[in-house]
Amino acid sequence: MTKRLAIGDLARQTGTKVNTIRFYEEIGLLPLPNRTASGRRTYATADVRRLAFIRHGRGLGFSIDEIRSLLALADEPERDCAEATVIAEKHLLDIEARIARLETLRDVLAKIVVSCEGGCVGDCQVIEAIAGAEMPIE
Amino acid sequence: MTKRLAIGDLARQTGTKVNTIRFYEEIGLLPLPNRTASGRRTYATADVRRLAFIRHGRGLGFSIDEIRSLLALADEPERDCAEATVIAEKHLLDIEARIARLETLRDVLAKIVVSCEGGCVGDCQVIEAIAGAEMPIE
DNA sequence: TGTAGGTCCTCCAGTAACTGGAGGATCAAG
DNA sequence: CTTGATCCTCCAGTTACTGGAGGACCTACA
Repeated sequence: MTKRLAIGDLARQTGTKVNTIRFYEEIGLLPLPNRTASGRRTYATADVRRLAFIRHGRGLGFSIDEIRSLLALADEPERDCAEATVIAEKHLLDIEARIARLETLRDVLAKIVVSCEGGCVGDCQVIEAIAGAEMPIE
Repeated sequence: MTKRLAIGDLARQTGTKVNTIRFYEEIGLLPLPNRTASGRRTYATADVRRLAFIRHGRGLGFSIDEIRSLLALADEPERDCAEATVIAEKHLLDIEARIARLETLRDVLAKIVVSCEGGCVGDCQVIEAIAGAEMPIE
């Protein structure tokens, strides 16, 4: 019998909140764990690895759905890994697009901020600039 | 009597969905509009400007709460605009932090993607890299 | 043996910022 | 008079959790 972990231990080892672990279980990212006689969840080291994978994936900005796909792939090591690469590449493009958009925003905002030299709101450039901003929404 | 707009007109003029306008009304960003005898909302040009301000602010990434503050300021033109500048500056810092974080993610992901030269999932570098990724979560 | 504090359980509500749809009333044009 | 567009209200769903209530249980220590 290897040592089994309580949910709090798993939480500590992976830097996850207890509630979040239960949430991952509920949505099927983590398998239903064994329970003690009194109903407490117990975990094995495989669960630590799986949860660490999930958390790292989330840290890298993958959505739950993307992680679900990645986990499904990882669960069948004999499959071709092209799908995993596709997911990662798509995500990379996504991040690059977000960076580009944020850089545009930053430039607009930077101009807005420096253009205001104080005074009263009536002629505040910040307010004016936001009112008139031509930013592509979305 | 100036011409009053229906909610659909306001939506079209500002590029907003009808439901979103009702939502802004509900949370108090837009004032309660006049109604026709049959209960339909009618708007004036001041509402077009206010909603345009909201949408531009959202397009620039301001939160609803930030926009609420900005609107409160804009509603009292005699107040000092320092507060508006503070909000914009804080937001600018925020965006810069997000850009920096996304750039880190991009670099990690880019490495992950190129490191995989195909094969089966068992030795897929994408999966491995995510499993072992040391990214500061949040 | 008692008790105090920590951990666990389930269930539920809330967050941000909308979006979409059901079911029904009303309006404008032909 | 009918047809199709538009409007109304109300409600559920989205994403990815987070926090709390109310109650059970577990462990350590005196």
